[in-house]
Amino acid sequence: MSSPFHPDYNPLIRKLESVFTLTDDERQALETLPMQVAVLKDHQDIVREGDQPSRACLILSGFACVYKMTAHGKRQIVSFTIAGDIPDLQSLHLKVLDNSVSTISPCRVGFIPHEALHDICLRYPRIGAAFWRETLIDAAIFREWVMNVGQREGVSRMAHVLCELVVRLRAVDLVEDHVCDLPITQVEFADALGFTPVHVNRVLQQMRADGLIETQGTRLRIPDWDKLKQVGEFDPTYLHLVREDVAA
Amino acid sequence: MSSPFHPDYNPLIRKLESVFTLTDDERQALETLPMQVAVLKDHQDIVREGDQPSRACLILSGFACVYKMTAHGKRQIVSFTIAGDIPDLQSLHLKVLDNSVSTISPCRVGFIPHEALHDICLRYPRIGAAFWRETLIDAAIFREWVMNVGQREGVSRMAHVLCELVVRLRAVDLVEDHVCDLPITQVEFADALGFTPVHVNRVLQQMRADGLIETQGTRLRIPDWDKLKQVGEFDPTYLHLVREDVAA
DNA sequence: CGATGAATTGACATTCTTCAAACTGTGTGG
DNA sequence: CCACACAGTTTGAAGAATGTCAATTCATCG
Repeated sequence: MSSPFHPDYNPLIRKLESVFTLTDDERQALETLPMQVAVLKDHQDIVREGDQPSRACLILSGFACVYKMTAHGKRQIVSFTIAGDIPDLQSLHLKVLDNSVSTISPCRVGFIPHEALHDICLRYPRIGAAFWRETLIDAAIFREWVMNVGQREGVSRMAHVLCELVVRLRAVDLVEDHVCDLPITQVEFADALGFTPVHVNRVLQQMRADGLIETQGTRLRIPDWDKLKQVGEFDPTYLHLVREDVAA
Repeated sequence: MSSPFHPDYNPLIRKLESVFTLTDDERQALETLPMQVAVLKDHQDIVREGDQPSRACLILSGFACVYKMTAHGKRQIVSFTIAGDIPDLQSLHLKVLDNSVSTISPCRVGFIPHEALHDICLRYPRIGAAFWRETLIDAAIFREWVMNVGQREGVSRMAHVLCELVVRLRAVDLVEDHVCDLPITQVEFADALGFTPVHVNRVLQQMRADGLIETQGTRLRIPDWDKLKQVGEFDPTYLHLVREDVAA
């Protein structure tokens, strides 16, 4: 039950374990959390703004994103979510969703009833605190994105999200040798950065020319991590990682 | 203890009471929370990025803001905070602060030890849930700001933050007759919107010309609330207000 | 092989920034 | 009561970043 390659492997448990050591009871409670697993295609909404869900969705594998729509139909992606994230955990305490969640790549998703989550939070306060903590880190990411979109331009803005993605992927062992699979389209980056797809394209070309990134298909390689970090002014503090090595 | 004009009036208790009815015990626990009150001048940091505070700050009166600094020294305000807000409540579960909090106007601030907050959360789970909920609303505000800064331009972007401010001020009875005191400088709006102060100035002139706002000194009047809401594409759902009338 | 989604290009328009200066209001000290 | 200082606001002109539109190319896949 602990290998990332085991089909029942639960990235949520692994994430919590990286924060503190679970007792047998706590681990048991997490492993027996009722969870309905679904496999979704890419570009499918998981939940929508306005929904009043009775369960939360845990991303088991694949890429998803949290987004909002402008009244004029423009989309803003406010964060990317990967394995181990629960992008709508907020719904536990806020009745109506103020954002949508959608897959980017095909995803395996686990739906966990609110009731079960409330229950485990009351019974195991450390787990409750850990969930709260997760939502606080989400908030920290949003704050960082406000700064990124508000203050950085072009190459720097793009470099910053790439840094964030790489560090978070590294934390779940999805980066090998400065290479990772990033099935995110230029249009999606545009929606995340507040740019036009055309502009994203040009920024990426610039970054390739500067030796900041190399791409082939959905594969991304970072030839010089320190340089990318510097260009993106990336300081991983806001991710509140416990294993600091993944951000080095 | 319940009048906003009583010196011991605690806007936090009032805020929680708007969400659910406190039991006598809960109310008692909140009223006896240890809190060290300080009076701060305007434009003073309350806590700084990198701090590892052992207490949280409750804004009792005045305007403050949460902000982050770019490596190049540019400031991004990621939210304004007013009476009843605890802008660094996150520090309860995240050891090191990834943002600063500073006053905008002179403020009365109450510092509450983390220990006392942890304690009350454990002893009164409904209060714990309410605090969690508050941090989730903060996150919702950050998300909305990402969208605002990323997708809206000029007048629309400014209109949106003004709408948010007015609604939140109305929720704590700081708006009368479509008029409120808004001691926020154009430079500060610039840092909040990702604009230049010069541009903010021009946007405000445009808005005055369009009849969207009227100003004299720090006093703001909204002649046509519906028009402002429409221009700012403002939908208050993300504020998760219980009293919906304040947003109408 | 054609179809589809994604990436790329070019020319041009717009929004926003930059810089540097002038103006306004308000409070303070002489 | 004037003069001055200070903080905030306003102005103008020129430039840079980004957006818009409309094609075109590329890659993958049934």
